[in-house]
Amino acid sequence: MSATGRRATIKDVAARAGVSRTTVSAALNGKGNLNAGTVARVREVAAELGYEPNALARGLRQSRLGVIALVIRPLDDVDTRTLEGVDYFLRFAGAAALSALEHGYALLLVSDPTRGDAPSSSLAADGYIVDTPLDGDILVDLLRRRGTPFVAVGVAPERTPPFPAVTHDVASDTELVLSHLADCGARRITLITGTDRNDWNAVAAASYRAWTKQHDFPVDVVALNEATGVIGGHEAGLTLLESDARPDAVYCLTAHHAAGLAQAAQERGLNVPRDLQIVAGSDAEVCRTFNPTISALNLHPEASARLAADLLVGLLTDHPPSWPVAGPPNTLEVRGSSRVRT
Amino acid sequence: MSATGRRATIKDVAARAGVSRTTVSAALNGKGNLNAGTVARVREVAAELGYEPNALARGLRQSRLGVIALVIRPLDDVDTRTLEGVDYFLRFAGAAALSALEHGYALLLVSDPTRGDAPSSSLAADGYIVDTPLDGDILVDLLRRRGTPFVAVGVAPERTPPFPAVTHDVASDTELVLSHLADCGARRITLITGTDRNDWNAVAAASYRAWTKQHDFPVDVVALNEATGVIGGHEAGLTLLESDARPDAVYCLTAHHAAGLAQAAQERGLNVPRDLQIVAGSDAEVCRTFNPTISALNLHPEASARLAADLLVGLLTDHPPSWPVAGPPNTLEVRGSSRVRT
DNA sequence: CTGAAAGCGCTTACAG
DNA sequence: CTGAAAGCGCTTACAG
Repeated sequence: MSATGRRATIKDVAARAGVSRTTVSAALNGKGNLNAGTVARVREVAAELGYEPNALARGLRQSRLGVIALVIRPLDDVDTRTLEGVDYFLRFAGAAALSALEHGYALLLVSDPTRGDAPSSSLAADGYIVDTPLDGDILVDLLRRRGTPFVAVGVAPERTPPFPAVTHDVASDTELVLSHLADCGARRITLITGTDRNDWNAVAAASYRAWTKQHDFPVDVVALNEATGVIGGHEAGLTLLESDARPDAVYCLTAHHAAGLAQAAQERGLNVPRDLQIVAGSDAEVCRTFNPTISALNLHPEASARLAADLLVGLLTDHPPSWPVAGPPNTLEVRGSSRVRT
Repeated sequence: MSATGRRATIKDVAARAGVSRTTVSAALNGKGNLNAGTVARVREVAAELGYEPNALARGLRQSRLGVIALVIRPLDDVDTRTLEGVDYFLRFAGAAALSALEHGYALLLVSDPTRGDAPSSSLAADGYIVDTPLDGDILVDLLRRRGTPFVAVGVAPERTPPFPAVTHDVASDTELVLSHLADCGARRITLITGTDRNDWNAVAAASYRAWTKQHDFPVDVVALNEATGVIGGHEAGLTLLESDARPDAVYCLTAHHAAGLAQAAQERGLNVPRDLQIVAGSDAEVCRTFNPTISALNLHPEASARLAADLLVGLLTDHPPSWPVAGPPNTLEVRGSSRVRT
């Protein structure tokens, strides 16, 4: 309640209470064996002055700020920049935030610290969550070099990396989707992956090849930059549907590509799902609102974020838990764009 | 790349480059008139050692961390704790994060710092965004007392407060909804508000009374705790629909209440919208997926968050912009639960 | 053009 | 039971 502009510091409290800064610190943090009367007086004075310990000073001294960070990778996609439909990221972030708060941490949303223009605050956290790291991710390298605790999310279990991670079983996801499409009558399934060099794209492609070989299906893989969004999916779709060996089903890892493809199919006079079945590898608002609605894998971002936050917070304690941690089993939301034959 | 466990500090760089810490600091921050050769050498050594300035030390010294915070008020609602359908909060947070990053800030998601169990990191930010402050909000009091910059969001313009805010014209929103319902044939409109003492609830109720009086409509206001969610809306709906003066339309400020009410109506054999029209005062996933879909006000959380972040960042500069800032004009998403007569 | 010293606001061994 | 001193890693007047 002090009328001065300056914020009260531990020094002010010490002076007013007639004790040393050491005593104030101990009293307020409940450390040591202080005289009960002293403690009470210090607390009273602190309340009077509206004293709040400076989190930065404390953090500097203790090498612990009480903050974990979620790294936001560049969102170059024209579609995603508006955040409309970027379900996965928002849900992941929201759940990570709640989980962090429950553990007594705040969640810092930072840009990739390896970017030249990243503010220094992006390196202020006690630990980091890195979603879907790339092969040879330089951010992962930076964090390891610094000895900063971090948790990667979305790493394939069969490539179990030598760093803490919440894994994502992309191989079984892929089989789940392909089997579903085959059950619905598909015989020529095209896979459209993204171009980022992460396990999601790599393992999905590998699993697709294995599955198609085993089931004697033709192989057709298209890699399409994630950032092209709906427009990219639309263009790629037009090309794909003109080809002689037109597929009767497409598995698009990216939701926006799937929506663009569905649009292209309809423009070409094809009925979805009768002439072309479509499944997206991640869910988004656009999949739920498109006509017809688009089947998609539910990656359960909330569950995955909680596991990541819990693991990271655990790594910051004296008794670090073991890893990797298996992510939630993903489920297929069957919608109008693919239907089981009856 | 140092193999030691310790992170390189400015001292290490100074020693290795054979200059003082002062010089390293100036060289790395491009300050003063240093010899170009010195600067180059210092930068080289810094890169060699993988030196990254400690954000906390810098922040402590400069009283500026490069972080703005978004306060997360307690989410007591059973429904919202799962984050399913809490569109508003997630979209707001996502857009605020992107906007902050564009301005060179990171966004910290913190629990209410006035809560006893809030970690001290919740007070580490340079500025705060407080969404929908309560009347006599103690968090607002705390921030003002500390002299910490903050921006409130969702304050009625007619109550323009003596603090920076992005306002929300609840009065015209209310009229928009009531007129829409009247246009659709409603003659007895009940208003269901929340119980939080914020401008949203207060102004909506006041505007409703004014509008109904002016149009000679009966008045029926129910206040229902926001935290009761869909279940609370369902219970309140059952009671409301049993009454002699059953309404033919309900304006529910909370999306979850609206969904619960719609459910109750259908259980009672009422057709929505024929027997009972419903509009929600905020949009959420549940409004878009319910059968029938539920009309709702789109509060444009992304736009509102951007305005708030921009204003807050502006307040942290030497040339603070003026305020209050008018929030985005809200729009009504007309869906199945209310339809204009043809 | 460069450096020594002070200080941001805390906590933590260590004395007494 | 309490305090003086050192130090976390920076930046910033101020000398030289």
